[in-house]
Amino acid sequence: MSRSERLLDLIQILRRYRRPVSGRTLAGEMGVSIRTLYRDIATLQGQGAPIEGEAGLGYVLKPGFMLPPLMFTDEEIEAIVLGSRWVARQPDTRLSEAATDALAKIAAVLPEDLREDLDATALLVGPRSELVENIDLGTVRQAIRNERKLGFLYRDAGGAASERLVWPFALGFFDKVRVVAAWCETRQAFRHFRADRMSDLNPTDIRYPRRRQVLLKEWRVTLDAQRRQPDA
Amino acid sequence: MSRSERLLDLIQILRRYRRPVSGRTLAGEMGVSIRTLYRDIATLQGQGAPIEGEAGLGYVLKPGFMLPPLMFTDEEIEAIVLGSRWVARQPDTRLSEAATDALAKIAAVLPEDLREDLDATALLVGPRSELVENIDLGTVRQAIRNERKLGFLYRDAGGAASERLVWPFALGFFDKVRVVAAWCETRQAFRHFRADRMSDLNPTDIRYPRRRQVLLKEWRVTLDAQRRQPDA
DNA sequence: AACGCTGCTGCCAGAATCTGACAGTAGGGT
DNA sequence: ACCCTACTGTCAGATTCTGGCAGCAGCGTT
Repeated sequence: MSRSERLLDLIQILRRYRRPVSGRTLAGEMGVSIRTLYRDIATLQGQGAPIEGEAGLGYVLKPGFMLPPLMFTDEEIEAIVLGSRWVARQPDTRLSEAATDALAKIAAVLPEDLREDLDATALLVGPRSELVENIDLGTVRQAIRNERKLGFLYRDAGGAASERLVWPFALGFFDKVRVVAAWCETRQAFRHFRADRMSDLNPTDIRYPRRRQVLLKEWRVTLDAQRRQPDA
Repeated sequence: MSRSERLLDLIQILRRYRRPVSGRTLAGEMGVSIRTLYRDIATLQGQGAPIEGEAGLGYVLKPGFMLPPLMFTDEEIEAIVLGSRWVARQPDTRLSEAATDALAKIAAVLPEDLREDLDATALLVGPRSELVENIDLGTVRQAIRNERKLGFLYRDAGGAASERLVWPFALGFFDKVRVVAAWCETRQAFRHFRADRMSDLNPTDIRYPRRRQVLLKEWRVTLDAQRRQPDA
């Protein structure tokens, strides 16, 4: 196994552990001496990997991921850049900042001529959506990622407010609105919630009892069924 | 200089040449023996770089670009994936295919757990726009990239058709429509053209006499001016 | 047909790098 | 006080990389 492959493996192993891991453990898992492990860690940190080591504890990889060298065609790069710009325009602050950061990272490694092309590029996205949401969509995405129940107040189309506890599993981006798809505990059914009508977000630590992928699949089936019998 | 850095350099050097280059030249430019160069080329090809070598001619890098190893946070990856999905939904066939390809490449290198997350992910984009365009936006983007004049028929809001020859420099993606921004030779002014009203595209080989970046800058100034004096 | 240029592969010895082991310093937790 | 840990320096042996050489095959020109 070449050195560069091993470095990638090291990242993957670190990803698996959430708690700090000792260098000794890591070295054992990769079949390599501790000394070499220290050198590998140093190399990765030199390449910008957010690995933190503390004496008496071990190593932790801050949540993230390393993309190995990858070839893209000009059009693929353009597609990624255009898409990231679109995301950067979305009202979801955390996500749009992430998109901006990602663009900056990509631009930093592009050869000069290509970077110029992108700076002054040719692919523009429309203006930022005007609709204001008074909740932090980042919180919602976190609940989705961690499969946690989420409470909030919902104001429906008629204006009536109700309190909800749901299992959120997806976030939809439409032209004007963002929609949270979830299983609603109160109603015992799949429901969609427009983000601009939600308020008083109350994230919990309670894990909901189903896997997100499963919910997503069932929800799609439900959607299909509704499409076939529109007024059931 | 480490080997991996040298490989990256090699790509950049190859990018510069448009015509085939002999391995000897490349080896000289990098200060390395021919034998090593052959090995480097083989390594790059093994990593998926589209380098083609032909006996009696030399090496050519098909247009494209190699992204070196890069760290992204979870949110940055999500942003890129979401953005690419949005692009994949656009009616611009070539670009949306490129987005799909890029997603596939990224998914291929993601660790299993993260890939699952993305497959069943959580971030969805709205339905594909319904508006049909009867021109190939890929042709337009190519004209923009290469700074070539472009001819076409335009049907304005009133329905009147006219023939245009323009210097296209930007492509805008709005909620429903795509718009080509260009300097119009006939009108001697910056004009915007809705893609759905364009037809009979006639790409030329004639390079237009200004740099794209310059046109873009001037156009922005013009827009600002119009904003201040709305009915000038 | 012959020649030169080129890509490409196998081989091998020397150079460069990587690796493992040991020793030692410093910080954190119990 | 003790143990566990991160981290650094050093050095010899293992591993990999590199350059030179020889040889085969495809392409274009003469």
